[in-house]
Amino acid sequence: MRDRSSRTVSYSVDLVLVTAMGNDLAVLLTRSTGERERWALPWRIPQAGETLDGAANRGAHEALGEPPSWMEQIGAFGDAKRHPGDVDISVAYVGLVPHETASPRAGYTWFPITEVPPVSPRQRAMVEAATKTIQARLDQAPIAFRLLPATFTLSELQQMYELLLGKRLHKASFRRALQAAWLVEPTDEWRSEGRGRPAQLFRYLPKKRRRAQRGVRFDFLFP
Amino acid sequence: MRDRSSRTVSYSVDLVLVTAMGNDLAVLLTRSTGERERWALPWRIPQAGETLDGAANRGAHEALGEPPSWMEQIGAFGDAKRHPGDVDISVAYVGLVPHETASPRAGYTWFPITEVPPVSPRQRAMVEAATKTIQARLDQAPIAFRLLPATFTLSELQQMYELLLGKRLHKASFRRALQAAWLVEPTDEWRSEGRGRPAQLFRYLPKKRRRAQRGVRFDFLFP
DNA sequence: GACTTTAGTCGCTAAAAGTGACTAATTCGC
DNA sequence: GCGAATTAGTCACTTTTAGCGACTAAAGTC
Repeated sequence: MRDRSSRTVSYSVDLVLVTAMGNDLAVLLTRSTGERERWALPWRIPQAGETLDGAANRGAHEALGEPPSWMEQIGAFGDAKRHPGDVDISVAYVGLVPHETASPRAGYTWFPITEVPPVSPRQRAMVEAATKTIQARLDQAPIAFRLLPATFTLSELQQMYELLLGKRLHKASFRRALQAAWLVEPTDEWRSEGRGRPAQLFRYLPKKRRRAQRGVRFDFLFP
Repeated sequence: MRDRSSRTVSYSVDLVLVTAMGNDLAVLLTRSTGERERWALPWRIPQAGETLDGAANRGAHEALGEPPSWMEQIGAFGDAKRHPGDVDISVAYVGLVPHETASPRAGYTWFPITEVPPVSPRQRAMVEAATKTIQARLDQAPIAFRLLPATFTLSELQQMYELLLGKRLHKASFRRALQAAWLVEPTDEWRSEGRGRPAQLFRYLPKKRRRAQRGVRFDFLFP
């Protein structure tokens, strides 16, 4: 086996845990043990025999008391940027949690993603990469649902997409696309939210369907 | 500084260098120094002070004699799967090269991606992740052009997209979309390829344009 | 009970994508 | 030399999809 007992460990697993708080995304931070930095992303040193995914899940569970509803590796970060653990490289994960059910353990706090306090440059880069990953995954996986509770109104779902996309959507178009995708199922519950007509609650329940066969899309922006 | 002199190093940078060879993608492999595995992806141990991207670029340059036309980190791989360098984790990169200009150094060979000989399980996973990354980047970045020489016919471009997407495209639709995207510019050269009408050569030259503002797309396949 | 607010739907229009047929320019066989 | 075959490039029509405003529905407010 390897020498893991020395003070200098080679790599860490860092977590960008994200939730939707009000009209903003929020990131979970914890007090840093180092001196220079006050706040830091949660991070762990993988134990002997532990996989990267395993260490990420363990860290997330320890920070939140529950596993994230979705998690994915972002990549490895190194490049001489400092890390609170003084490790060579750090493997970052992004995880999503619905805000309603997420009650962080003591010492962990949600920060609006636009107001993240100074963290180490390496972790700063991870937060930026995480938002990019979330945006990129939006039309590849049903991650918007992972930020919502088990049942939700269609307006809440649309607001979540608007938050993630950073732009307004037209109600009728949004619902037409949603209908065509067979992703949600109505429940028999309704929610009355102050004034206005009560909204029906839906749950995420994808049904089998073919992938829409679309042609090539050249709608990327070249750098 | 760290102790890097011991035989056991902590991490490597591995390269999935891809080109288009005929009607298939091909991956660059080299003879493995280990005993069990015969072939391996090119990999490097980052030198002191070298960034991950830097090590990847160095490795690619050493293997190909030129830098890839596009490269991106795929992620970190560990998880107890064996690696020829016996490192804890490996950071994988995918890189693209046009086949015409790519002449690998001695000891490196292109293998059709469907006929990759047995490599270490960890590197096997990297090759699979690389193909997924290429597919995913297709409509986010102009990577198809990175597999073609500087000038090309529109039929060649379409064939490249068909290869990457794994399906046939309709000629008129493809060209209509391409026209709308302002991505290519005609040269005044034509190429006569045996029989048939000669084709005009184009070059990749994106012009400024707005991103097509499309709505939400729910056309992912849920797992 | 009129007004406001939010939910949900309808139908028209505009834009985009699928498709087959057409013209153009070359090589090949004879 | 000339017609068939082959590949390039374009056109026009149809179908699908998205944008958008206006409409009805059901609640609270005053």
